[in-house]
Amino acid sequence: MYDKFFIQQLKQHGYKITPQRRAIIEALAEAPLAPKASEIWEKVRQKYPDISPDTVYRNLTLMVDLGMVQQIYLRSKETSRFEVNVPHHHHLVCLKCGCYYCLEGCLVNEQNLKAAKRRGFTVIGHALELYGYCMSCKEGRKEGLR
Amino acid sequence: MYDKFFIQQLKQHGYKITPQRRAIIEALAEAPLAPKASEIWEKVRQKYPDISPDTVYRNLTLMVDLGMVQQIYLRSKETSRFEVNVPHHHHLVCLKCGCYYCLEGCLVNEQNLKAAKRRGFTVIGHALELYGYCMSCKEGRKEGLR
DNA sequence: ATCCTAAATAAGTTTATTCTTATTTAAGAT
DNA sequence: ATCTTAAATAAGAATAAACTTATTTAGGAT
Repeated sequence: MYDKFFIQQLKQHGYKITPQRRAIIEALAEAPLAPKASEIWEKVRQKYPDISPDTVYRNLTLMVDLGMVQQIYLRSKETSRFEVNVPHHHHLVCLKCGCYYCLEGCLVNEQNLKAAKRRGFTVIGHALELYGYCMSCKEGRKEGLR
Repeated sequence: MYDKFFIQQLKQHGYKITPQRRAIIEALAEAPLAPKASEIWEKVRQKYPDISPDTVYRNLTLMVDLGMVQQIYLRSKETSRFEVNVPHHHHLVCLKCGCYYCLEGCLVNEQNLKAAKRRGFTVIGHALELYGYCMSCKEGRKEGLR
């Protein structure tokens, strides 16, 4: 369980531990692979019916910014999804149906991290999405785009 | 001028050439580096006061999907920006102020393109964003996140 | 235990973007 | 030139996400 690790991380960065935050972290732990924000919200509402969606969004974004959670941008096809407890990696996203596949490893090379450093830019995370067409969408490609 | 190239590309893919599309392409050509959708809309409205924002979004997205235009996702800090007529590259995006820097070249390696192929996935584009803090935002990092 | 204060929250508003539907139109065929 | 039809559009509704502000609260200090 990474619940404790998450709490510790937040504390370490000076953030307060609220019941809502605990619940969100718990929901992430129980959730299926890569839930949507709305799914987290639904789950948390079972315990805290009055929690606002804003609180869910705010905390998910915070955890993404802290590198504890990975956000998958699925373009406009689908709302973002959030991954926890998986090694850092990237995704293939289908432009037609919005489905995605996980890629192994990470494509960011040293050169660019150095370039960032030279500019005085501190990199704390990154995201790469490859866009294209999955097998089942390939035939109808042109129709798909429209 | 890449106006003609854009028109040709759209025709080649079977899309119709409407006055609105011409105007959007023209606006992109005249626009400053990496305009926002709203800026394109404003420019196009000078000629077509009745054009809907939807038409602008729809066509920008289409051109991104066709690889003619690059979209820069600036997270929630800022709305997306659109680049044309520049070699393919990636960006550094500041989590605090939303500013960005262009990186040289492209970080996608052969391995992953092959992995995509093996899955029957056709890659037609990709985007990589590195997230972190620019020089001037670095000090106030913790405050910035909140 | 109480107090203090910055941070977190809920509620409601706002915004950017997308979707739905009825209407219009580009462009190929006649 | 006219006809045809799928595609594109405008308008308005819907949605996800973020912002604003007043209230509450976590957690450190007393």
